[in-house]
Amino acid sequence: MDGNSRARTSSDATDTGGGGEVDFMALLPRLARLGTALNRGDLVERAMEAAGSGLDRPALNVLVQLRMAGAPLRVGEIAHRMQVVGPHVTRQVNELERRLLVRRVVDPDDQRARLIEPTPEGTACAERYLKAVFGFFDRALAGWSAEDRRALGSFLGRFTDDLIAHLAAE
Amino acid sequence: MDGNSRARTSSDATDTGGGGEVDFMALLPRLARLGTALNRGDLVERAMEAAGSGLDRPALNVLVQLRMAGAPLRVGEIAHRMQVVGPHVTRQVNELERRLLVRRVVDPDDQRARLIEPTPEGTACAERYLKAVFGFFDRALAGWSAEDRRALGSFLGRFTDDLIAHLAAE
DNA sequence: TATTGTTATACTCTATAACTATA
DNA sequence: TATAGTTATAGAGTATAACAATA
Repeated sequence: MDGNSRARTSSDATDTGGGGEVDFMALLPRLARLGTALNRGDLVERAMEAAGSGLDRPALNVLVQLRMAGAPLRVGEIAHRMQVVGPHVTRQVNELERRLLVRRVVDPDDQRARLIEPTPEGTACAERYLKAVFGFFDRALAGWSAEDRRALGSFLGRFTDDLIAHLAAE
Repeated sequence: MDGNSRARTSSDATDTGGGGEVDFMALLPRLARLGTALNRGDLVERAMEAAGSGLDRPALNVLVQLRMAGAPLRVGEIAHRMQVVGPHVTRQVNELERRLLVRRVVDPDDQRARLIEPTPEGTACAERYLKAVFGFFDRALAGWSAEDRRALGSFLGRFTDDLIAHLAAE
């Protein structure tokens, strides 16, 4: 507690209509909080320290995308996965290349494109970051039974997939 | 489909260790995507159009916080709920006050503090926004059974609460 | 003529520092 | 002297526009 006047965790106000079986009104602020933690919050901050490279968030994110892909990626593909535009990625790659954390290789299939390939240190850096994030999730769910963890993974996966599919469709 | 070379939904690369019963490696990008959709993505963009006030995101967010609280809030309390610092909120409130969407009222309990109180149009604006967001969630989960919806709400609430508690604790 | 990537520039969101007024 | 809020300034993150090279 921080001494501030904050108590009401779920919906303080009357309903706005909408949700029936799921109390979105109560869920929305928590999802927002989660999103913030994952994008610019405490969690990411500490994981970046664990990565220990002095990189800023977007540059580190590029390394993480490459590590999760497990293979060199094009600039456009990285941009797509990060949900940003191309020029943004180009600048991060410039910085990463300067620090010898990635290399640019001309795509043999298409001379216009470049494949971004992490160096061993680039990969190691992403792994330190991911280890810190996963470690956090593991500790946060320490009190959960194995079955509940499985169910969470299943529901959460289905939920995000449906949401993402619907975003693309609507 | 957008014709791009994107197929692998779950982890492309070998495991980094960590998670046992939950595949965090597969979940992380989806949570990131969800967080982006909720913070600066397509979903929020369309909901802002629905609100139809010409406000930018942070200003609209202030109105949403007030609507969800269902009562006037102090500047500091709004900042806390939005996970931002005070001066940021002050500027949004300046803009909202100029547009007659909120009023500043001196807190009777403490002459230093101001209570931010939405006008009827300010409240209506937040409600149009929330209705659009909730409507989207409802449609995205149209294929879910009532029981699965309940389970989702339960797991998701518990998950975010544990994560947030752990963030505060660690 | 369409596509991949780069460079240069501008905009949005949020933080820090310095200050005012009340407690 | 501590706290609530404001003003002014600075920084991080991302987008748009104009361009080059290849397809």
